[in-house]
Amino acid sequence: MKDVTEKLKEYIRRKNLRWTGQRQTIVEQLLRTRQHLTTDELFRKVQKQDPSIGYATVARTLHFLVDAGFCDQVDISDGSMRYEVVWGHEHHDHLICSVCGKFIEIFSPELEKIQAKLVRQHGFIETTHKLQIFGTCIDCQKNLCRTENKPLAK
Amino acid sequence: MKDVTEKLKEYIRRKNLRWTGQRQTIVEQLLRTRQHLTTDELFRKVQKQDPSIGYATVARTLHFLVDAGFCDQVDISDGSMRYEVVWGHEHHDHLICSVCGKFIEIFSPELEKIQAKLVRQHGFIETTHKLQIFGTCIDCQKNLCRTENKPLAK
DNA sequence: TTTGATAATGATAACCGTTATCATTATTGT
DNA sequence: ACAATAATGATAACGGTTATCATTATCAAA
Repeated sequence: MKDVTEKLKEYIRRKNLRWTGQRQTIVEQLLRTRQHLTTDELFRKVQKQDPSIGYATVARTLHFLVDAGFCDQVDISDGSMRYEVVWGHEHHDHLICSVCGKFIEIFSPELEKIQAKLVRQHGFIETTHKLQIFGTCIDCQKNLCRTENKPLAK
Repeated sequence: MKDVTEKLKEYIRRKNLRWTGQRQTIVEQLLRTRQHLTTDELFRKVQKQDPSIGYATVARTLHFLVDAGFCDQVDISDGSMRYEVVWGHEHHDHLICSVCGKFIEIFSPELEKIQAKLVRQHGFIETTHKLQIFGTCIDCQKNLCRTENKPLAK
């Protein structure tokens, strides 16, 4: 946490931006909460800590955090963008449950290697990739699912 | 083409829906054109063949075609959904050029096998998956790119 | 062929997540 | 403390998608 703030302040100095209490609050809430929040979900949590912070500030701060490399934007085509913290986390792909909306993070060096090979074969220069596998998670198959995530649209 | 129409009519009979001239026109334009069209792009092409067809009909027909399994919805987070014909095409993933917007279709049985293994390991039941690799295509690296696709936003 | 039930259409309003605007406030280097 | 200007909050605007609704067209059954 301390390092996170420090690293962000460093980025801010480099870019001639400014560190504010709002940004502090928003980052705290992001770190305190489950991943893959929408702007609106984060806004509600931020409001509980400081009701004076507006929606636009949360949205802008998320953009700022993506630019800084602190967050990733995840689009699972459910109507709005989601954000997850990447600092301190390995790269990973997602299993996404269409019943409960849960994200399961997966990583396979094997997979990454084959992807890299395909990219090379096409003379492509990769910047990012995303692999999303949709289906039903093991808990939902057994009707044991307890997540509070909203199910995905449709 | 003849089979496509027949297969769609079969689906329509099963579901107690109705085959219309508009649907015929829209399917013709979809088959006649490069893949990965947005609703608006398809609407413009349809209008040239029959200016009386409305935007809503194109949008609804695309949903219908997705439900029928004729089309896939592709979301590359550029602001609007795109649609590609799947009947008569193998499953594939995408290399997407961030400079010219070009889609390169890739398929690797090796990759699919590893994905299936990961899914199995998590007790997940997969319905679909999408792998998108973003970067710069070989033509754009050489400034030789001639595609007319709009570059992606941002 | 005619008919009746109802699916489909076209025009457009509504919706919703995101972004832009703008006057005001707060931060930061000097 | 000051000046330059980045950031904020409220809200309007934007753009893609979906809903509404009166009208038309389809198609199975008579």
